[in-house]
Amino acid sequence: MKELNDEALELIANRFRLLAEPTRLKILHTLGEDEMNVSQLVAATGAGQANISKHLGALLDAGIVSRRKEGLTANYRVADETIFDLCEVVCSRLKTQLETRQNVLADIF
Amino acid sequence: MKELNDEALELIANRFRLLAEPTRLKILHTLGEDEMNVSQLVAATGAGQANISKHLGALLDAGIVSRRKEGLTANYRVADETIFDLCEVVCSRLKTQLETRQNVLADIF
DNA sequence: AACTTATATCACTATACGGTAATATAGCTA
DNA sequence: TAGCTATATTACCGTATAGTGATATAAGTT
Repeated sequence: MKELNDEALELIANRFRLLAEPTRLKILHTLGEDEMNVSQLVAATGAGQANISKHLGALLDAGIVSRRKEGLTANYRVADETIFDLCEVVCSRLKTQLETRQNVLADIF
Repeated sequence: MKELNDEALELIANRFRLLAEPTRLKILHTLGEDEMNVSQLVAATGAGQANISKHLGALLDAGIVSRRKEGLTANYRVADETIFDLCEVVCSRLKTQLETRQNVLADIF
């Protein structure tokens, strides 16, 4: 592992921060492999329109989603598939962690 | 990919949030494979003692580090190696992203 | 042109959280 | 016991940001 200067740490932290909000995760998970417009995402997530637009803007700036304008609608799609890898790693880790705790209790009672 | 309820999203977001701060990333990167006590981490990172203690407490609660008390010192170690996998994925993604932008400029000038 | 629809942006509030100084606590030492 | 050292905790401040209502902008429709 190489040295990490403060600027690099900042970049990495920023990337993780984008995934550190339930609403943004919900957007990404709702998008999945498909393309969806803002209204569809608003309907699917139950969040406010301004809220979804703001989050999409942040994800777009980071290159995590792409945007395709078509008439009145703005269509978004996940552009960085590694996001799903990250979520997968976190998910399975959380699962094993919870299983371990469960077993700890099971051994006692 | 399964459905994700709001509670699960919260758990995943919380995990990412722990990695969304440069100081915590610095702690984890400084620890690496070794065991270090708080004073060593304070010296190595240049952060304040209270600050390091607080961050270590958060990482400990999440099970990302483990703690071994020995006399006066508290010795920490990374307990969840998947953290490094996550950082690796983010790092290489950022790298390719920057390379792509660099090439875009190179094609123009 | 007037109107409607879809999205983005602005202004604002509330909350969460990182950093820090001061203090508490626990274990070692003389 | 008194004092010293390492760490944890508390209280506080400042900042960042999620959410929201109102508004702006842009594109389609009549």
